[in-house]
Amino acid sequence: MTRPVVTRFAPSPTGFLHIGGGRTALFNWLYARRFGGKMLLRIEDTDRERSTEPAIKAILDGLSWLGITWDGEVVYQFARAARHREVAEKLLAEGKAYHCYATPQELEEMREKARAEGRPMRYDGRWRDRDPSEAPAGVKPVIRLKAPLDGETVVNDHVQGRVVWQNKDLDDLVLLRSDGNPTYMLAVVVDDHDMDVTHVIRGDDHLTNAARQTQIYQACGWEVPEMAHIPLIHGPDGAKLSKRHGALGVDAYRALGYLPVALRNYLVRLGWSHGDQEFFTTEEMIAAFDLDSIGRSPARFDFAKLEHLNGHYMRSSSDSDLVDAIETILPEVGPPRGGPATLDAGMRAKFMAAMPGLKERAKTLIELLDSAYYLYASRPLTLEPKAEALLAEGGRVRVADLLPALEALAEWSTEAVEAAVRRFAEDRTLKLGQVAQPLRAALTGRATSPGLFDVMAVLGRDECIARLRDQAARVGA
RNA sequence: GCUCCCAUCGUCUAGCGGUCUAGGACGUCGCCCUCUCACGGCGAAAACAGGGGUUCGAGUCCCCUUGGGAGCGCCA
Repeated sequence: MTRPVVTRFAPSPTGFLHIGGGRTALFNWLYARRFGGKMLLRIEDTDRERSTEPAIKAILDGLSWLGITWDGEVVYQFARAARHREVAEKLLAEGKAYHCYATPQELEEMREKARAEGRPMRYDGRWRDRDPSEAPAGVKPVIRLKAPLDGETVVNDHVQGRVVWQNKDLDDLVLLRSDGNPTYMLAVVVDDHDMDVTHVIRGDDHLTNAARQTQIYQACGWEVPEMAHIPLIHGPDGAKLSKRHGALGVDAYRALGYLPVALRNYLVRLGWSHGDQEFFTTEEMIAAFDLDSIGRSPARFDFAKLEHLNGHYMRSSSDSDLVDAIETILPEVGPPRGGPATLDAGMRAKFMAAMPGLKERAKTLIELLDSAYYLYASRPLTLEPKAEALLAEGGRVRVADLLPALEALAEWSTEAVEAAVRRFAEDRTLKLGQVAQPLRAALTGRATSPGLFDVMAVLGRDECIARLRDQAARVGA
């Protein structure tokens, strides 16, 4: 009776996978998983002009990076053009569609006139009931759906509720172009039907299409799938997402240092909620996801919240997973920031050792990489202004003063180093911070860093002493 | 212009007629912790767009206004 759930993600390969598409894919994926169904992937490449191979690759890579998988082979819509044509011809034969010979110029005039008269811009049906014998010679016709003239078309949407259109407001859409290729409207309906799609979950920019597609389903005598039109994601300023704020490809989020698990969690809460729960494991998301809890109003993209989630997931990631994640983006993000493009065994070991302190204070992998500067920096260190200030204000003198005690240390461990520094501070009746800050500046080139003694232990005795001597040597200079 | 959708703190949202002097999260601002920065803990400021109804009772239902958004192709 009830068919197994089949959802689909159907991007057109005219660009990268943007954040809204990523969320749509996520929702489809979650819904299918929730009900033990399948999520299919269909590339809507019927626009031969704008569809590109790199875009297809970007979409597939984007989904994979996000951790979204699809079932079965990828369906390429253009390859199914013959079947779409067949359906259009069938509709034509059944009298549910007709040839229209109106030229582009005529259609343009129609729109102009309608606009001028304040009427809705729609095809006037001039070829709807004309006899085929009136067809002008040499003009290739399109096939239009003979849509109902009166009554109403209803879409019972899981998100938007019951949405009604008066059929008089809907015109006879083109099913088959004059060149014999199907339009998107026809192709979607035929493919969703043939692929046994039970639930269409997509952006609400398709809501009006849903009405027209419903008419095609009805003309074909097919069951209309369940629909869920989810609100679009807006930029931080409330306007439509543009390249300047959120409409980046998901690959951009990877380069920005976000973790897929964090992006997924952020995205799932954009438009969907489950009581007050903010954090979801993948399993929890799947178990809790449902269409009826999706909100109807558009959401704005907020990087601050994404960062918070990302920080949360970084802190709870294992050190090795984090180092792996850094290594994968390093070739792309390392060199431009003065960092390495790869980690050799020694450097990897240092990252591993420093990771507990590093991941605790970074919100993105980029921040983490930046705060790990002291690990891969070569002497003499470049001091950021705040670090320079710490050393200039008596800091170098203090470093020089402390140096002998450190050089005399028999054992170089977090504990031993800390004890030595604390003893030094006590002897001079200084607060620990008065000693620690100049030390930090000399050792890391920064005014902030992970715990100082951990830093010293990871860096090792020789490197620490050398960096401190670099600064001590500049006393009075 | 026409059709359709939407409207709770700055942002994401909870709320499905009475338990709302409206809850959580991010962000913001204090305080605590503290070698810095984060984390963490405690606390604060911060919202039902406006106006009409319906009802004993409305953030919750209806209408209007205003404000957002989407669509209106032989693009998808």
